[in-house]
Amino acid sequence: MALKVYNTISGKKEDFTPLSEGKVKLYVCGVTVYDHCHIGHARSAIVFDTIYRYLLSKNYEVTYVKNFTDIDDKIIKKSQTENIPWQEVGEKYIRSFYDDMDALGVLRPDHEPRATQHIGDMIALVDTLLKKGHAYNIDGDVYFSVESFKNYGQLSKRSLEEMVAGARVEVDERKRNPLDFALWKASKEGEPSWDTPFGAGRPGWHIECSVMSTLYLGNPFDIHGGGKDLVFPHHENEKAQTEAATGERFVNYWIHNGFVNIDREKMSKSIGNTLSIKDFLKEYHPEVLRLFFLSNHYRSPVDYNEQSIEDVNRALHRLYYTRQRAMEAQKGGKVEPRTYPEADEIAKKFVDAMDDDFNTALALSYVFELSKEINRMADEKDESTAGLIAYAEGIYELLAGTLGLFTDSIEALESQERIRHLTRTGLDGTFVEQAINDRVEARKNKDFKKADEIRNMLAEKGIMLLDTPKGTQWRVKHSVS
RNA sequence: GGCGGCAUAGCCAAGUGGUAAGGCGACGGUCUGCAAAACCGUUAUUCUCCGGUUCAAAUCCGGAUGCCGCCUCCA
Repeated sequence: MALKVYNTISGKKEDFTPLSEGKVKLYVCGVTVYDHCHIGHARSAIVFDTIYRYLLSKNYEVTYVKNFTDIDDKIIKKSQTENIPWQEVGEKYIRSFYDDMDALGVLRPDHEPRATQHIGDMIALVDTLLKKGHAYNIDGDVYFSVESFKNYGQLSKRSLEEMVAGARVEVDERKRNPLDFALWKASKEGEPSWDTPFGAGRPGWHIECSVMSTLYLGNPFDIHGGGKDLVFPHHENEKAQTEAATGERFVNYWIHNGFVNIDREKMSKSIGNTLSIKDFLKEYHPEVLRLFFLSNHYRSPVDYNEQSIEDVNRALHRLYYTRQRAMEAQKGGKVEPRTYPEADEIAKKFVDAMDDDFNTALALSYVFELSKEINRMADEKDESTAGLIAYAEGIYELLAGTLGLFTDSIEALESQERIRHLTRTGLDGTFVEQAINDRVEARKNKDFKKADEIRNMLAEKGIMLLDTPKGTQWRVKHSVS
């Protein structure tokens, strides 16, 4: 089966055919760097990271570009309220962005251009649009004329009439059409400014993506992605201004990911229910978030809530335990992998699922199926299965790796969880160790009453004890269940 | 007001014509001083409701109800 991709512009799943065989040009709208990223940004990043990884796994030669919008109204505002130069606002949040993305295991794109590095190209594009009559200059503000572009509304499937009728925008009387949008803004006193033939000022919101995408990928290019909210107006406008300037099609496949709600409510700054990536990572392993998003179809809205995250956290551990068991089953000598057809069959289904518009939820179900297969074989405790397990594990790692999972060991997963728990609760690690030692001693003396008391005492502090052959260990006992 | 989406077991969630993936939970078992963890097994004759098309529908059509998103900065 060939790769099928849901294209926003057609509203259908389409066979994916890149412009140049074996090569994919991918552009994803990055962030405007005026604040720390929240889990909505994380979803977009993880969705497209997964698409990127999958394309690579299919041996496509992918050129992946993700931009930083580092000049914008919100950045200027932040610089004013915090009284720091606007450039520093950008630098600060770009660093923050990288910290988050690296933690989440998001692969770096090939190019990560910043808007301010391409001001000259933006000026040239605005100039072209002016010369072609698609834009007009009013006192240094340059607007794109939506009526001059016949396909305006094609992406978001709206007509100009509908939009004007339903518009709740403040009408700027100077504009020819209320939907005309700024390509270039005249700068006010104290704002960043660049000199241009049409007046000193700064770029409008959409122009940077038109410039950077086509500059690094050519025009047209294959895939343009981003969050669903960007369909209108951002991508509609990007498309309009690019196609008006070039006279050619801009993008072949538009891919948009759904939103993140929190407790069934839209996550937004005004409601005050945003959850930053950094705050999330204080509580959970980054792969919990990844697995959570991949358990849902990328186009559907997803509801973030404590219960779901706990469920996913357990599921993630399950996958890791299986991996651990598989490794242990191969200990004690070199194991020659022996072809295990069931594993090949599962791998094939995994690919089919991913080929069907990146159905990660279905693909994951096959990873769990393979986990079960491996455990069944490991349960047999039969030396002869070691080769089969080795083979199955190879595939298991491959599939999970394609989804960006298994970047840690189970030991790291659990020790990080313990550290997070101690930090969160303010508990002293040595106190816990001491209590565990006391209990070990009590158990040796068959003083099970005391042993159970200690166990209960720790349980109240969210600590769960495990008496394993290797000794007593502890894990975090999650309250929600 | 205009446009669009969604409704599947206790919870989360795939599935767009061929007879309901997967995860969590629960229950049973193995293990254990007892537990826990881990693993295995079981867990929806049915897909919001009412009509219709079809040999066949969760899937298509019509209607009803409920929830949500976009149209304004937003991943």
